[in-house]
Amino acid sequence: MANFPFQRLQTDLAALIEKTPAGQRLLSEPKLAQKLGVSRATLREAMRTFEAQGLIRRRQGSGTFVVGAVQALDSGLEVLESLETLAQRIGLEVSVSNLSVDSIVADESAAAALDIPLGAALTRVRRVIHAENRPVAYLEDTLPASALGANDLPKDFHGSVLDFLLSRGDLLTSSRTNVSAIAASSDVAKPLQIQRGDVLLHFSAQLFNPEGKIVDHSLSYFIPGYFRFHIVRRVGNGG
Amino acid sequence: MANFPFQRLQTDLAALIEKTPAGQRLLSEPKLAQKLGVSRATLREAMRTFEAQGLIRRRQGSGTFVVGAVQALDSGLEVLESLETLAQRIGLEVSVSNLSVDSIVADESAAAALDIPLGAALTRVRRVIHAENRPVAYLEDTLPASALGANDLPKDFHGSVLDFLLSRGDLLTSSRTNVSAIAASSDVAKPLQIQRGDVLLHFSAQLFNPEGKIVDHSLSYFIPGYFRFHIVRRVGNGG
DNA sequence: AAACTATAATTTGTCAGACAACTAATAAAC
DNA sequence: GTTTATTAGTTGTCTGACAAATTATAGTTT
Repeated sequence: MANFPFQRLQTDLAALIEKTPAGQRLLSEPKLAQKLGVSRATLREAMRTFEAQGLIRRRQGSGTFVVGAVQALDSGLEVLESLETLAQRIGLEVSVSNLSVDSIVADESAAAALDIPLGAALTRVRRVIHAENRPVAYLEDTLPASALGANDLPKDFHGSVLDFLLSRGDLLTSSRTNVSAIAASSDVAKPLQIQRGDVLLHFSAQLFNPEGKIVDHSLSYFIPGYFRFHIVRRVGNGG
Repeated sequence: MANFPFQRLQTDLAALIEKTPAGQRLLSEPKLAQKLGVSRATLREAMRTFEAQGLIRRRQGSGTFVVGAVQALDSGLEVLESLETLAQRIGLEVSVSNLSVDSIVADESAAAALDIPLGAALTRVRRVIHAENRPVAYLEDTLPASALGANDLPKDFHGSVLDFLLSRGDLLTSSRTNVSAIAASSDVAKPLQIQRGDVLLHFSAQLFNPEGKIVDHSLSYFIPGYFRFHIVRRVGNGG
């Protein structure tokens, strides 16, 4: 639980930055450290990560300021949040269809993606996300059966495996997401009610727990236009 | 400029991580701090940023390890770097063709993208990037003429406006990049030698200077497969 | 000899305190 | 009223220390 000061601190600090108006100054580091219950050194480590993401800006002698990018937190790629949450923030009502939960065994690609042995028991969750009664995304999650059994999902499953894992208390730290564009295969085109070959934005992500184990491999296919993903990139110091 | 230990440290550490084979352990923090001439606290702040980018992995009691697999043209989206720099880092040769530099005036969309008045003087740079003698990306930069004149680019321009601005000493802080997927228009398909309607990964980015002014609006079109863009996403706390 | 166990050494995680460098507001001097 | 010192506040960095976790080592037992 709270045995990882840095992790708790990172979520606390993210919440604080999120609710702070752009341009406003944060508390000074000593005060903030005391308020959040960590040392100033630990606080500064966390601040560096947010500074690298462009969410805050620090000026020696002056203070730490929230940079005008509340939008970056809302729909930015820096934070992994469920599609439901994102869609709601944009003002779209979402629903789920074509939900299927299967027990399968790991083939070569699944074993590689999840870093587990061939033939291991897996759970695969597939569904289509609708916004305004139109299909907008096709999602496929593959997890070790030890992480999610085929019967674990509740009857009122809303469509977000991530939200379910979090609500269950699973500790999840980060995800590595590959961004690409592909043409829709017939498998994806059919549930999305589009033509085979139509353009899709494609995410392939691995979700990690604190031990570094991969607990979920997800494939996401987005019909362009409904979601806008953006990211604040730091200019590299030309190594 | 070398009066900022953290900045120098970040480049030094990046170089060290880069030249360290995947999976290998780094020196312990006390030794590394001494070797790089900073305190352990400062070193740890820098390490956090690289850990957040997924370049290293730290295990208490064990050590800090370089996480591997920089295959193909694999680039973390957290840092903005030119394709040239990226390719050079991986040891790939890139070339430029179809280079055109035009002086234009701001139409409505350009004015909005650059946050400048209608009719302002602009410079537009367009070119095709080749890797291994194949076209892999189409790039279009639009800048205020005050930031880049049509005749400012050197004759041996390699294709990266970003690199040129940096080499000229311009101060640039961050970029806001929108990620999408589109079908190739005929304008883009022709120089890329693909069919109209083929799938492209599309970035639309605004480049900011320290004052928050937009100095460049760039459109990038990537043929899928040649580049792999990834991002490490922090798990949100659900708000 | 092999396997298990307790101990020690190493490494990262966190904390506390201190001082320097820088900024901005305030008081003093002209 | 303007300029100059002064002062308080903030971030940047350093030193040292201890806790927690891992790994290596020596010892013991089987």
